[in-house]
Amino acid sequence: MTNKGPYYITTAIAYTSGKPHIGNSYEIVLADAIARFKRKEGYDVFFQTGTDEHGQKIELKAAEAGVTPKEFVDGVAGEIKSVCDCLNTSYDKFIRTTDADHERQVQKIFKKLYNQGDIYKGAYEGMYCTPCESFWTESQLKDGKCPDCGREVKPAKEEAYFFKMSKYADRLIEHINTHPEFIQPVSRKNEMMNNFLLPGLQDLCVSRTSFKWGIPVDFDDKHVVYVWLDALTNYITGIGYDADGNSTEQYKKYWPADLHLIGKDIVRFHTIYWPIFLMALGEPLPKKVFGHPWLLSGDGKMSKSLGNVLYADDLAAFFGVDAVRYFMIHEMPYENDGSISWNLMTERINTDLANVLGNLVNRTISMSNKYFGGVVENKNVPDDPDADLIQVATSTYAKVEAKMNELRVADALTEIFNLFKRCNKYIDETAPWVLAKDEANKDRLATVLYNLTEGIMMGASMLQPFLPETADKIAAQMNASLRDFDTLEQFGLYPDGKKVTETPTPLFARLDIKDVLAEAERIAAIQKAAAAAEEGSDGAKEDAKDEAQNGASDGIDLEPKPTISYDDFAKLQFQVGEILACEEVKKSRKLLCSQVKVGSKTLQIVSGIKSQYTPEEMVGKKVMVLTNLAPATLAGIESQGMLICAEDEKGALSLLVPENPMPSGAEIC
RNA sequence: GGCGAGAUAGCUCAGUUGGCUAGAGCACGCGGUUCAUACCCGCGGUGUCGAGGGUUCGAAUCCCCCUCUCGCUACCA
Repeated sequence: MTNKGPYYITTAIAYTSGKPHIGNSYEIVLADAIARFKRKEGYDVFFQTGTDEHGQKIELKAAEAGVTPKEFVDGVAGEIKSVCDCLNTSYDKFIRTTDADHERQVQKIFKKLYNQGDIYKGAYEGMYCTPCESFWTESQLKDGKCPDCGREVKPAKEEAYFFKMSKYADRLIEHINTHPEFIQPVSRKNEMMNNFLLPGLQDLCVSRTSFKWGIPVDFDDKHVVYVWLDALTNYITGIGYDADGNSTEQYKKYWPADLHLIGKDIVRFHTIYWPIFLMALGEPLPKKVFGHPWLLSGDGKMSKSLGNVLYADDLAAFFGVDAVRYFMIHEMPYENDGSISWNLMTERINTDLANVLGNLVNRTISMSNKYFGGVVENKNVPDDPDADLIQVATSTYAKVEAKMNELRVADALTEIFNLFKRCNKYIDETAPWVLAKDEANKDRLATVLYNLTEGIMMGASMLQPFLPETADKIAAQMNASLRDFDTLEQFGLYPDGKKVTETPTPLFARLDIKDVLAEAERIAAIQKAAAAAEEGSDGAKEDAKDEAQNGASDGIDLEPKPTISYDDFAKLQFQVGEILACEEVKKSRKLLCSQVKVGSKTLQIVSGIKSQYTPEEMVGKKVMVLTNLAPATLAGIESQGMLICAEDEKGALSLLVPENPMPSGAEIC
């Protein structure tokens, strides 16, 4: 096999906020299939995965668990790694963002960008809106005032570091336009261009002072490095990048990456911020970023309290590793989300793995044993059906390779199974049991079984990157080696006269749906018990990674705001308001416009609660209203106050209402 | 609201630059077969190709308009 050169593939690094469920494990399997395929094609592959371990959310979770952040992430990183391992993935490096060498490089990168002027310190002077707790850039101000509330803004009280995104925007737009393959699928490219690049990029705040669990800025240790600058750089630090110009040979060999495999939710970070960071560092950009769809639960939202969270290790223990790998790869189309459930898994395993593949191997070996004592010999007695079988067998590899090059991994797998289906048909066409009845047909029968064995071995060889254990099992039962990819256009390389196993064992057992559902019940019971035991936890924990900065978590802890005086509090006027009328704001997806009676006055108030309340159910409610808020215009409509709501970490809202009847206008104090 | 994608058989989807009686897999029904894990093989669709209009000899495919779904994004005072 000739060396086709280096190929560097990465997954996103997993956020260590908790054990990953099946939807989070899809990516590593997909990446593994591609990495193994490329290796067999002759590429010198480096496959990196790992964990992203910093951020406020981790800090909070660790505090909740009563351990240090490091202890917390050590535990979760171990779980994540063991899930990767139980799926038989062949990563070359598992990087952790708490690795000392990574942290050191991030600090050096930050400093380098600062020294060359791409990162600058605090440009907030005169642009902090105290009531809104928001910083604004000069261009965002409206008439010199806060664009949100219209009030005066004051000089900044906090410093922060910013990255000059806009400086590189034109170069990035140019790159994306001249490299149509850079962002996959292409629909994502339009989203990035239309929503971010063409309207103009804003400078990005790349440091935080509100929490400590991060990589300190070494020349200003009040600040920690923004998690995305920390996380994204894993792709280069993991293979030996050095900001001082002493990068390793490994880095020089593998960078730029051939493929960043990521979820569709983080395309923005990988196709805008990451390329711009690289441009600033003077490094080449990755060749391709593929934002894959999600594998979602077909049984609705996963939650521990419902007991329906699917974990790769549970599934692998019950169905077998390759069954789970097969399902994940097969069920995921290219652009739309796939779905998984116990029922769907059972159906796929029975139909494809047990019936088509397992049974094919089993019946073929059984016949070799029955008619020839297990010896497979090519007696070269051809007949009509042979040509088509051979044609399909020898042309499959080209089809598979083409699909893989397009990252149509599910389609590639389907092509391989088409060969197995062709083999089943061949048995029917040649009817070996009929040939066996007449001694005169013995050589023809031998030829048929040889052709079948060969066809199966060719298919198994292609299957190896996807279902490595199964491919090895087939090879072992056939007593031969899996084929190199550069021999897959030749038919007839199965060693003549080999003896297959005397005791073929089924590759995949057919499953009874009743047994499967019993297992699902068993796991659900365990999960429910664990959820109940977990004190004070009543919500899902697998929040999206970018919520890490929001301080969202179970039993919700918020980032504390500064203590205020009673005088400050007394400035706010809260009153009971009665909703007289309410209608949707047509131009908006989230807004409702209410007429609220407060004492003798009626205020028009716009609120972002359309997702939770219909206009009909709003009418008649007595609610808590902030009545002395400066008017603002929302979606073209003036809003003269604010309805007070509670909000959970998922964004569900609840209006606050007085416990006992109170007249409209009553003071809330 | 802005930008984008989509609407094809019960389900999941293919349908390249307009040209065949509009296809595949699953499910379902019937038939065949018995080497094999009750498996495999064959056969079976009267689908208004979302609605309407237009261009054309000819449109699922191009244009206009409508309805609905989805993605990203904005508004959440």
